[in-house]
Amino acid sequence: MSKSEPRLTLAQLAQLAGVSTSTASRALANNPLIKQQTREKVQALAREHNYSVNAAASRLRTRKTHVVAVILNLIEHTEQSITDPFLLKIVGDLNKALNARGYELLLSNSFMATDDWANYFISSQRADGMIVIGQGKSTEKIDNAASAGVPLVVWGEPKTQAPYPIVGGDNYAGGYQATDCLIRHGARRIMFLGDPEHAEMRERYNGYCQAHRDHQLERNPALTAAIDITSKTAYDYISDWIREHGLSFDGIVCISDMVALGALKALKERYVSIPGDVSIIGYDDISLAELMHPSLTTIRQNTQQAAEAMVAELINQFEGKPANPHVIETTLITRRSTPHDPD
Amino acid sequence: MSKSEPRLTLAQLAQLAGVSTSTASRALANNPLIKQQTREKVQALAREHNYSVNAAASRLRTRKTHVVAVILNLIEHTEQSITDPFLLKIVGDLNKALNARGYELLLSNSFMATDDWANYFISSQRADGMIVIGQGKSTEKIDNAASAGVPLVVWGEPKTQAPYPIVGGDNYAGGYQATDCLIRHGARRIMFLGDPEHAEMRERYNGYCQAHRDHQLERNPALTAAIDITSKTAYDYISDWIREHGLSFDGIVCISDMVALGALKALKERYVSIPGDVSIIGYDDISLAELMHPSLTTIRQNTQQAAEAMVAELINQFEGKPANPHVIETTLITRRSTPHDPD
DNA sequence: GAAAAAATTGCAATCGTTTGCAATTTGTTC
DNA sequence: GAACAAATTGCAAACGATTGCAATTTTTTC
Repeated sequence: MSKSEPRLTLAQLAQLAGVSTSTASRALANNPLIKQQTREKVQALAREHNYSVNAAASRLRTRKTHVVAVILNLIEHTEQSITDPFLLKIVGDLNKALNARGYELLLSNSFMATDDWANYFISSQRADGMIVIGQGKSTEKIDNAASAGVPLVVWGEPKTQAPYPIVGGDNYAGGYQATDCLIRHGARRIMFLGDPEHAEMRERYNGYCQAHRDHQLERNPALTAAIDITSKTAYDYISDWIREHGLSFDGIVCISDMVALGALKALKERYVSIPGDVSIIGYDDISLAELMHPSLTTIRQNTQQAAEAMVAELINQFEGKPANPHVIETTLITRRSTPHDPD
Repeated sequence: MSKSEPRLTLAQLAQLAGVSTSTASRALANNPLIKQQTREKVQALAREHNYSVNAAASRLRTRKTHVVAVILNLIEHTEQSITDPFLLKIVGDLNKALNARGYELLLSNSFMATDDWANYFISSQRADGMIVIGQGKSTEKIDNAASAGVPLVVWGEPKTQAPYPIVGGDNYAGGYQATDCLIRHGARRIMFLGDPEHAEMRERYNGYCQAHRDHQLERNPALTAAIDITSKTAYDYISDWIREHGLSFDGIVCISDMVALGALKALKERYVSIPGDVSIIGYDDISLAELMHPSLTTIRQNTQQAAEAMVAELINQFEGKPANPHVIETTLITRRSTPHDPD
């Protein structure tokens, strides 16, 4: 591999092979129109001179980029959440799922110069479609992109009515499972820590309410805390709460593991016994959930399955097939932050 | 914004403005060759019809993509580490730094189909350059790419001799600071948890050794543990160690916060008091370090500064300027997993 | 007001592929 | 071996921007 190979073009490769560029092009694509023998010859030559197709030219001609823009749709002032391991886990899984289907991942977040995603990514042929992680508090930008006809999949609350497919966990079930688990183990005053304005959280909240009804347990609205979904806010909220109202709850359903960790820290600092005095349950099952002390009971969402579903739905759109919402399975992972089942 | 705008080309936009394509092109680029008035007219028209330059065509013509490939150079069988929040934090910061300089981020990891990065990313004009996160255990792929003349920056151990600039923390100092901190607070039998085969870790290890010498403290080689850098391995290692040798150490210097968390869990499960019996210190200062109980003393590396440096060095290369290694500042963050300073 | 200089604009080639269609070669059938 | 079908290959026109150079217009100078 010499320092500066003179970067072969298709035309030169074709010349080397003694064929026309059209034949060379088709040979490389393994097009059956071309004789097997010719294909092999061209491909061998390509390998030998390590030729590779110029993506820019190819994209210009074919009007396909084989790139998908993945957008972390973070909530404005909560820049913190970019460090949420759950989101980043999804990005990792998307990367894998996309590569497996021959696509590349262009990473962005919602703090970009332009808000006109359709134009920036699609009209300009930077990408063939978009995957948006998170619905944010407003779906305006997503809606705009969708109505401009952009192939689009969103990670969010799958029950939302929208002109694009939404892939997400069964948030209602998740919220229900979490709350039910706490109630069954004796909790009676259960705090809900999250922001019901946010679509996914709202569903979890609905599940939380339903579980109360099913157990004929009265719900104290004061225990619903609409907070930003970061550890820090959770920590502050719980600290303040205890200072003002004492330990007037015996369970917490958290909107994410990160929130749970913040709450956990506040409790431990006050020597509240977990799960003795307060049980706590998270959401997402990030890798740290298991490492906490006590390890965190949580609701797992299968991100790999989610990533594959999103990619599949997006490719469906590329191919003009109908695309549908997907509900990802959600499982309760019982660990030590909730009481053990009696045997 | 109608459903399917007919996607304007530059030629059409030029026609609307009553100028030639060349003028239109230059006007959009705000080229001073063009009369101010004309520029404004074309730009206004472009906004109005939300025209945007076709990136594929532009890249083909200019031979610049304004894309940087960021490669997570994960260590083979340790796929786990893709969930390391530190790496992902860097990716987030790189995204911001790149955008700020007008570049986009194409995300990849080292588990791709091809190992020929130069060809895949650069010759094919998918990206202008690469940023590789992590030196891995072998730098073969990086070296190959570099010797093919690819503009390249690596996050790793900046003292490494290499034909490309390496940006990284001062690992020697970090390892030293961490160890020194433990020794000053009374630790005498300090375990090193990490893999000295890995360049960055080796430097930290050297710092660890030097701190011992400076304090005239004999170092027990048995306390050097070459383990995979995941929480799980750390957890298992510490558990096994205690089972076999008892609590024959009173401090642990960890190669990463994730490793520290694994170790911490193993200790807490055995009711070892921290920092009473064993002090422990991590590396990276991931956001969870603060949330642990006890909160984790650690060595912070300024990832934002790192990201900006990497991008700057890469762009230097684009412009033919010389590129240099960078050492990122490293600070000891004292929290509760190490004893307090006596007042 | 003519000549020279400066400021604007346009012509046309080019970047490197892909692909519809026509042209050529090869194989089959009677 | 002519007539036709099938299998291969090549021609040439896109795709949509950018840019060196020449052409035009405007301004300045004497």
